[in-house]
Amino acid sequence: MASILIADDESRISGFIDKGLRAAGFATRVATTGPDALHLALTGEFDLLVLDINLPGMDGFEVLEQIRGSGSRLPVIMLTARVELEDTVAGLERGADDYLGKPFRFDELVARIRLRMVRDDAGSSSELSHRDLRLDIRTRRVHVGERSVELSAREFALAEEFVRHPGHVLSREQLLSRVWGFDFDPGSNVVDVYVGYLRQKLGPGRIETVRGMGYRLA
Amino acid sequence: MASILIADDESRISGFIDKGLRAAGFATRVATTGPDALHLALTGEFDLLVLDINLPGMDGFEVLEQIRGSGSRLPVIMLTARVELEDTVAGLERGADDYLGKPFRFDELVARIRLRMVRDDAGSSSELSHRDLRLDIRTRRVHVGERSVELSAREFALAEEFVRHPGHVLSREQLLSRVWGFDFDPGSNVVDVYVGYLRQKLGPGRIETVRGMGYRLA
DNA sequence: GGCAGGGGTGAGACATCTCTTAGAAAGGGC
DNA sequence: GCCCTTTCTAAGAGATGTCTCACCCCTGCC
Repeated sequence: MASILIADDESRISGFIDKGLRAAGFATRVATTGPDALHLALTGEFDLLVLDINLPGMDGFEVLEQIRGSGSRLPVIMLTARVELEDTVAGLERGADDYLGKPFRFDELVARIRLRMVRDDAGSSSELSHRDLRLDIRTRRVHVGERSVELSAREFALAEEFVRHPGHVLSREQLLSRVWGFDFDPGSNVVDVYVGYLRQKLGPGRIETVRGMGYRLA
Repeated sequence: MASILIADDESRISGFIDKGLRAAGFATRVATTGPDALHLALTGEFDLLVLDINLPGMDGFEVLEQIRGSGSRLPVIMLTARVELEDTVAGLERGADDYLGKPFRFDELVARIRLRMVRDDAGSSSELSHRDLRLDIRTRRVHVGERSVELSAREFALAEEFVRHPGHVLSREQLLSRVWGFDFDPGSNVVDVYVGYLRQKLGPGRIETVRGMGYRLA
């Protein structure tokens, strides 16, 4: 599982991000001062840093600069107030990988995090696979053996969730919160429906039902 | 080891590039004025020049012109503000091999440097291509198979973005920020419209829509 | 056999996304 | 100044994706 470090002073924001990212299946940790953020970033424990500019002790720019100065290529997404576009430019010039203006939409942040992680794993490839099932995160192409399959956005996200946890039993609630979002109606049977769609498109025998528990990638 | 000359006046930027490139395994040297840059470029010690337009004493265009005038084929990557597409064109016409709009992502710069160095072993060309689609960065000429196609500046920039990431799904937001600039109205549908223009000019079946995600070069 | 609790699936309402088109605004060339 | 090109916005039609609902099936138990 991917670990994300959140550096933000305002607990209102960091708390919100923290909760959301956990719900989206990431491991998280919050730093509330510049020096803390820097120190944690350099431990090498994290896969990505979400960095606000306003931090006590040392501002985001400085943190970023020191991180890059130490030779680390840790992916960094900066948060900047929409007004301060120049800040953004400055941040990017100093080696941030992306930025997001506040206020931002949460799914936007998640999308960018995913994008960034794919990017950076991906000296190798952006492909997830299990048996003869292959998903390419970057191109959004899906193959079953030699056969190429078209999946909608939702179907792809669900398939991805399965392939990322091969063999694990994933409950409806888990899938619902990770693929559909944490605030989705818990009484819905969308998961069942979409598992059905996937079985149709990927072929039978791939996604097993575990009665009373959930589903599992065979 | 490859030696890279960085010509930039703002120490904030040149320092950043310098540090980053060293970390990426290049030998570097920084010039802060136009005449310095020209002089160093002509020593023959360097394998590539990263050249900003704003330089005291002599601007980037002039430096480039003099380098080419002296017969040197030193690969040059220009840094230009992305907004000013004309700068870009001007730079390329005067013999730059590639350009990068500011602000830029650092890994993008490294990628282009690598590309350029490989290219130049193989007889220099400033051509990007994918299948039977060819873009010449320097002359801004576009060919589809044998057919020559006229693209406007914006269309070219968009096409370029696709060809630089063949097969990848590029979201509207990515395209908007990379081709149109950071502060562009996120609610706009320009990307859609321009993809339409490109499809018209390049022929159908080349740019695929990935519903809910973005577009992809087939 | 009958029942209860899951689970599967087709139909259709609804929302969203995408494409096209027309035209206004801005800028360059003559 | 006038014309042409480029760029961008806006609006509407059409396509596709998403989700709910209702109903059927299966399994295990009595």
